[in-house]
Amino acid sequence: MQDPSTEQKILEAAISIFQKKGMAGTRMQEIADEAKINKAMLHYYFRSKQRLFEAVFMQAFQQLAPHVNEIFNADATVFEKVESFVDKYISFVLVNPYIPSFLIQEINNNPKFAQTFFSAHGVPDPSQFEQQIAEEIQQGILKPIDPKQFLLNLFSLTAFSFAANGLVKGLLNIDNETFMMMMEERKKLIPELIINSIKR
Amino acid sequence: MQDPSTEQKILEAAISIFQKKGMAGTRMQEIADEAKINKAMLHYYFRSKQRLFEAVFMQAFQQLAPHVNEIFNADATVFEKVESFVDKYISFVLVNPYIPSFLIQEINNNPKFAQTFFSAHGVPDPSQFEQQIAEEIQQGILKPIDPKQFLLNLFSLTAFSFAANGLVKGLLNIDNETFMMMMEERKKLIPELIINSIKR
DNA sequence: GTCTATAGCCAGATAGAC
DNA sequence: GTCTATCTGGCTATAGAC
Repeated sequence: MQDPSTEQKILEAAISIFQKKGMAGTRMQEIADEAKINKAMLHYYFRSKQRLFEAVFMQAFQQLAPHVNEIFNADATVFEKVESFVDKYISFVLVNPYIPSFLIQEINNNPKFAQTFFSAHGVPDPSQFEQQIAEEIQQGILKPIDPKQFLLNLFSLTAFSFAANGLVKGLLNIDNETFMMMMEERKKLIPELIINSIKR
Repeated sequence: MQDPSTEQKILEAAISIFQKKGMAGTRMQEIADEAKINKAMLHYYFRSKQRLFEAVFMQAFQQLAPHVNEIFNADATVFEKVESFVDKYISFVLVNPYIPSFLIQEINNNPKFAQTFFSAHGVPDPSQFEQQIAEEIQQGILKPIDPKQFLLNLFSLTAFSFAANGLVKGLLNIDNETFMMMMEERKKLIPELIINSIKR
């Protein structure tokens, strides 16, 4: 394995710091220290804090969005998609634990930036999946439910534990090991709960 | 109604700004402008940004925690507590929409502060409720489930929509009015979903 | 490409007049 | 209690030597 380029080292350090502390809480010096690189280099490669942040945001977004779309638009039943989504999402965020809270926080804190970003790069779009849910209800496969409420249940059950990681651990009084074990269990529990609620 | 005291005006402005932008994203000047008060007054009454932040954090926390404890430790069945919690929580955050994301964000970004704060003021403690769930399972009223997973489902379904407000609206492609209507519906949907999953 | 030094700005905090 | 003026430090960003 070759030594990573300076640009790579910077980006990786920036990902690590920005994802933990957010745009407003991050100092350029801290990224430089993490990358073991002179602070001036950050500006040489990325021009400004804003641009470096955007590279980080993009990277986080690109790792999630395409997979979500892929699952939702696959040729599979609603049940299969639920199982696939929960399994893939939890597996991914267990090794990238800061991405959900990072994305959620920055979208909340900077709606204007998010708006612009999503206009340019597209949001994960579950509308086709919503359509499919409506159809399976029509066909009598599923009990009637608002497809948007259905999706919201799915996202909530899957993502909240990571979005509110600190609070969850505090409330349930569990350490990180227990947390990770519970998340592994949830790969089964969540699809069971969801499917059980709409199965005819 | 009497004119609010200067201290009150500052605190209210601080709540408004801190809850939207977080500790790191907030400027003292912005709070002063919002309160229509000189910036020096903030320091006169609250000494430092950190202390003002702590007053805001405390205020948000105090509005939620005691009610949660009250519900969980009441003399009622598990089903009743679920219904009561969902209804009260959603009603409250619909008029205080920034509190969940604010608390979650600050706990994530500043675990050390959160640790200290909770050591001093206590976390909402659902352990007695967990106990009760275990007992009702024992008695054959409920299907077997890990009480912590049960609570996590309840919190996830109830809080995620508010914690990830911006993302949820973007993903589901809904405006604020639709969002609020969906939340009203969820007061019924969530207890149904939860109770249905554990009812014998 | 990489470094040092520093410009330029802005934020939190305080002194001191009223 | 309230204001103006200002200190002090820290931050982003850049100039310029190597």
